[in-house]
Amino acid sequence: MTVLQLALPTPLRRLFDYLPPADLGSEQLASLAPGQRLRVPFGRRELVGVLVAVRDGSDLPAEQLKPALALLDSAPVLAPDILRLCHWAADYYQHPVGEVFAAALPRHLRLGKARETGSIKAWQLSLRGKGLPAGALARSPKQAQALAALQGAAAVSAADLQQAGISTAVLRALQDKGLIERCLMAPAQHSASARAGLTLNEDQAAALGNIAKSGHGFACHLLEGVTGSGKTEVYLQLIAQCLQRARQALVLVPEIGLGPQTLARFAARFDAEIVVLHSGLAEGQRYRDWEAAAAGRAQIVIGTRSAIFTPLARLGLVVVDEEHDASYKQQDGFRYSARDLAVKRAQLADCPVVLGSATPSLESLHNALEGRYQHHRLPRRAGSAQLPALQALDVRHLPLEASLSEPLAARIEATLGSGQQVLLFLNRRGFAPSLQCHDCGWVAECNACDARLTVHLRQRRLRCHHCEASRPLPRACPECHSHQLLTSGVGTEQAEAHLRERFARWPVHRVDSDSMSNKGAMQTLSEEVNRGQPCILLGTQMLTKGHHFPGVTLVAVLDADGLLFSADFRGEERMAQLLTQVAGRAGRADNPGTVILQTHHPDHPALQSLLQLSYAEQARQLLQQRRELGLPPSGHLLMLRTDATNAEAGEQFLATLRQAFERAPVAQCQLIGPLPSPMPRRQGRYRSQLLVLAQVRPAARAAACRLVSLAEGLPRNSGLNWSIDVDPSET
DNA sequence: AGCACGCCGACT
DNA sequence: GTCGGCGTGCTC
Repeated sequence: MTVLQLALPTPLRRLFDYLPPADLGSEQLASLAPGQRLRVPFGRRELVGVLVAVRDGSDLPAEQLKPALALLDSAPVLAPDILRLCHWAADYYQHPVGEVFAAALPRHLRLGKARETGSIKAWQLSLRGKGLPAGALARSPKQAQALAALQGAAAVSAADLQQAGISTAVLRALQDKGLIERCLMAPAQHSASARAGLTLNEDQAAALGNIAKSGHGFACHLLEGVTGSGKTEVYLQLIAQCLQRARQALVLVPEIGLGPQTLARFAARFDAEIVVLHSGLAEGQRYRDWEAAAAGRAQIVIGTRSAIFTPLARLGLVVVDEEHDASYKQQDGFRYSARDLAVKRAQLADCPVVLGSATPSLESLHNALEGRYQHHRLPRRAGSAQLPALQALDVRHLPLEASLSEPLAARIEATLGSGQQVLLFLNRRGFAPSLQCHDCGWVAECNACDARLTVHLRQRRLRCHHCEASRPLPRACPECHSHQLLTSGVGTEQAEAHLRERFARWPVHRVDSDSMSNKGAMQTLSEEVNRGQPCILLGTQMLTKGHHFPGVTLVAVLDADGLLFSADFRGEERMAQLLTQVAGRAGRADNPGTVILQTHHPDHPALQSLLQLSYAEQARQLLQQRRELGLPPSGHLLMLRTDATNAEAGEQFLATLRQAFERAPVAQCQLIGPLPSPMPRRQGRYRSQLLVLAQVRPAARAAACRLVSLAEGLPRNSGLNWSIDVDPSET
């Protein structure tokens, strides 16, 4: 008895057995292969599943098996390497395999729609036509000629047939006899070529040479290049080599990292089909691009996190740009790291992978130092420009206006006056992060989160930055009716207003998710700024990604203290990365610029390291600390999270889980918690967490498996959800 | 996760 | 008398 084992998009961590669809021919049955989709009945609904295996029988009695409703594909939609990547990810992240497959498929295919591998109108032989002997239809030479043409290929485009002098009338006659049928065929594949690259400097040439030298098989490379050192040129030349071998390249970029100018640079360099996959794309376009990649037609695929699952028929190179970027880690549902999956993907495809960053994650640096990754450095900026110098500006006792001290204001004025540009970093959007009553002390808080509401003055609203909550700005205190409502703290909106007043002669551009909500706004602004007129750029993290502003010679971090005190053990690593990236936005060969950090804690050790050490040196110091504490990347973390409508349910669940775990503990594992999450209540739900720190990878894996199976067996109080996060990025 | 069944409160 | 609240149980 043939049984089909399917992965279904449900949170249930198991596979489901079905009988083949009743109408399936024996030929189709024999050609079933993992990766094909089937529509199946599931309880009272229908689902689209992915075939995982064809087996001889089932563990279940035959009468409990239902037949599948329909086979949706004649060939697998997911190639063997993607299937293996999905299985590996499901196991590593302990996530239900059916949901992993669902994440790997474009929506179109997830919903069970038919594949559209082609878009060009064509003709092919029908099943009856294929059974026809050679030399048939001798009495109608035109039809015989058409038939012969179609016998020579899987399909021939209508245009080509017309060119060969075969009229539509002839084709229609053959169609009426049931010998041929209309179909769609894939566009022809064009060969790719690259224009000559830039001349490489010594470091770039060495990195390129060493990466190339290690061959076309699997190898992992960390390309550590300071901002402006020309990492992109190295990627481009590696991609050129990859295309030359007629292979495809997959390039991952952070969520908002791909400036249109990066894309323009790719397009200008390569005469090739380049496809860009990101969340902003219309579904139809996204699906067509996916097919072009799968067919091997798209030579270069550029995409964000989820693009790591794009099938590529001839994958020859994987690049992960800005590999330290947090957006590679999915933060809900299937919590995978696209950077880590990129390494696995390259291993499965037996091709090289290049992780590039000016500020590599400690994880990648650790792997490089341990010899698992090859390490290549680009320590110099192109044109041998210096990196900007960092200075702390002690603002204690100095009057601050909208976070701006007078000495900084003077520097800004001087910089603008000499025709140069200024970049100010303030990692807080809105007018002010809090609103308080001066008479009774009332503070505006979110009803659904443990968070203060941010004042947005222009919209005249209070908004929560952790949920959708928003309400009108009150005119009086709701507690004591006083009109003495004061804001505290400074956000970009307020800083912008002050800067416009103070530096009225120069334009001020605010860059945050409020001001840059329409697409293309950032691109327009970037072009405007890079015309070079003196101006002030003021923005949040958004300003630290992708765009480079050579006209900027003064960078200031208005509130460095805000970065200094973080509860997360990765806080210092993040701060170093962020500030190094901010600093890297500025300067050019003839003027590297200055970076000023306004602080109330000029002697803070983290700030001191930042001022005295390069990122590379600081990272090595941080690695040493992590090693001593047994924290990642030396140790391995797992996190079990709960969220519940009830305040105690989560911690109770995790405490029971911990007890069960400790009845037969996994060696070399330390449990921490259960504890409330850093922000216990968010969007009306109470969240708590149980942390596991394992000294070695196998212990982490064993603990993850056991915790998941224990958690699945535990009774779940109503309104409680739990999930596991392997290698959490935030604790 | 869905989507049923299953028993207890305020309404046409 | 019913519509509907969410408890809990199952999905090959």
